Amino acid sequence: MRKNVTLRDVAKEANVSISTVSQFMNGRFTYMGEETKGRIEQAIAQLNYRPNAIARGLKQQKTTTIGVIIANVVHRFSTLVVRAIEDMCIKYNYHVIICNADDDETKEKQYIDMLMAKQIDGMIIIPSSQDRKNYEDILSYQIPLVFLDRTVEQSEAPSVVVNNYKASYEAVRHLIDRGYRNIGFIGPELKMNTRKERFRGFEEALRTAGIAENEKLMYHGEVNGAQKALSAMLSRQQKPDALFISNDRMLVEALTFAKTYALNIPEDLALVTFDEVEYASFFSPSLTTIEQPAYQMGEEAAELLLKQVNDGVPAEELSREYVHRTTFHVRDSTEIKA
Amino acid sequence: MRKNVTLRDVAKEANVSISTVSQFMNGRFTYMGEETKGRIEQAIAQLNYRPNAIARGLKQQKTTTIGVIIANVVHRFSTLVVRAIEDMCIKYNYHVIICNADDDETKEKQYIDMLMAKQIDGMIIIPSSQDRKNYEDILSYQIPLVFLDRTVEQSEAPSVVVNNYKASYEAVRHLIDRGYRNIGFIGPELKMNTRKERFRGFEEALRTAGIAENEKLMYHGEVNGAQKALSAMLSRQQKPDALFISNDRMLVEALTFAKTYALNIPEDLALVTFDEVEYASFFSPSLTTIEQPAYQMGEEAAELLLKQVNDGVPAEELSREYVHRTTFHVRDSTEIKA
DNA sequence: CTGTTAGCGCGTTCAC
DNA sequence: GTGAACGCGCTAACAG
Repeated sequence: MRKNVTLRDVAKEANVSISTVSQFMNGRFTYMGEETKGRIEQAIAQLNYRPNAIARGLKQQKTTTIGVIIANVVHRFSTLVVRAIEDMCIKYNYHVIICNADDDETKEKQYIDMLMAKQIDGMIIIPSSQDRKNYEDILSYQIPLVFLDRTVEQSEAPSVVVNNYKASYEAVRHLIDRGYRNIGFIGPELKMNTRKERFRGFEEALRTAGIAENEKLMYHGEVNGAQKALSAMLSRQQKPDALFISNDRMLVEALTFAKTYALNIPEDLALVTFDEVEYASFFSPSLTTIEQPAYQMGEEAAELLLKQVNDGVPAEELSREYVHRTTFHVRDSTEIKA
Repeated sequence: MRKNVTLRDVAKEANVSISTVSQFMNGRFTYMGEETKGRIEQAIAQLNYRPNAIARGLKQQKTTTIGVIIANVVHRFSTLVVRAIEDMCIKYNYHVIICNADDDETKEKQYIDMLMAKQIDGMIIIPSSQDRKNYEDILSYQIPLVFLDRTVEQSEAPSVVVNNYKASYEAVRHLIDRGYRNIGFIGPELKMNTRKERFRGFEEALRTAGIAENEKLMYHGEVNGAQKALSAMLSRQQKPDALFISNDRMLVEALTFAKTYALNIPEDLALVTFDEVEYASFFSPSLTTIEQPAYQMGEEAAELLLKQVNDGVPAEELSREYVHRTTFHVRDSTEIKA
């Protein structure tokens, strides 16, 4: 059983021609004799023939494989998105190659090159870069592309994103409505648009409410530094009564704070966060979560891509119509208990 | 830029022959003229030529891609394993296609067929089945294969596993040494070897200590049912003072118990579990974790596979030498605080 | 040192 | 209804 059995072998075994077997494999029975059909079936079973997807792909210029590059696997968001994409692709008999760029533009570009070399039929990318240039090759080669979670300036590819500005604004507004005034901010450096928008929403909510920003209650930086920053904030005279934490890694750091210092987050400290973290509500009696519909976003992205790849819908049509700003939902931990 | 630029186009542009360009691409400059080399380089740059990995794979019977089928993504263990495999493969310039079988033999088989059709160079599988037959095709086609986490009876493929029996035994022994006597068991149905071994270790530890098994304190079933089972155990007259929970999904269910009933796991209830769960130690003052070196296991599996795929080491050599029963580590939550 | 040729496994006209 | 022949893009002898 060592040698690969090919179409030719089947043809020989069944005493028909290669192309007849090919027809058979592709369900073109139109003019095929019942008897030959039977012979082919038997030959295939006997030889345990398996079509070679590589060879077929070479000929058809199609691999029924799409590539997915995510910025960072450690985010729960990415995990959910990936599962959604996989689930969707399975239905359409597509394969998925997943790559993790670790928020590194260079690594991302390497993956893009590899995926293109592998002739994938399309890509879904959670971009690690704001710069159009990393994605230019994909577009110039007319490879279907969908961006997810983050947008890229001046790119004609459709993207599935959440309205970060609005979400942040409303969540902070929600805090303010409930009487909180000293609201701190903890998040990563403001490199991505997403992050900027989240911060902008935060700021705008404060401004609208006539609350002055307090530089001392803000941290933009590495995940590692979040604990120290939080610790510093909490030891200040005018310490925060609420905290806006802009992603789940930061939230975990904040929660681990309690672990490290063997004390809990102050009872009365309200937390607002994007991305749900399991058990987080145990650590803060008042936790407000901005729920991003990660799974749905993944599904939409996959749909958008498959429409191009599978149904041949041109990207332009989609970009106009489908540039989603998916809805989110602000939810209190009290709702969970209820 | 629409049409794919091929080797032929480059050759034409550089005024050389196709094979010369091929040589160039593969770094065989041995006898190549400086001048032609320059011309080729320029042509490649100008045309933005990208080699077609599919075509190359067809010829070389090699795709530099391996397939990974995991039983279930929701386990933290799988996540870590996948990352390890990816990290390792990147170093050797291999690609990874990841599939999630959802503990379903049929789905697993489908993935196996798809991966074989895609001519992957090797596979790493966390088996969803104990039965050899799902993997027979892979072996008969001489495709390199490594099993991970679970073994498959009578399969000649090397496997990387932990000694579940020993780990369970020692962990329960540990509980007994600390004075616990009414030790309950919560785990999935005893279908896989792994699960049986974990339960066997549990039983043996009790037996050795002369403690009678109590059927009422045992649950083998769906994850969904774990809460009800736990609830029942805890409301019994002779309720458990310790609990052995055999995987992380079950543990999460048990912890969520507290959430649902708005009360904590009893203060004095000791927990033992495989697989670490973030924050779990917050819920049980006494948590003993059997740490499986997931990342290392993934690395080892990848190494084992790449030795076959990349270095051509025959599987027999590996099966003798490398069938690992990797070490684990029993760790108390008290150690963490220390 | 470079060009010619023959496949890798499959799909597709176009005659028979 | 069926088969011969060509090509997808690339590599690997073998000539020259």
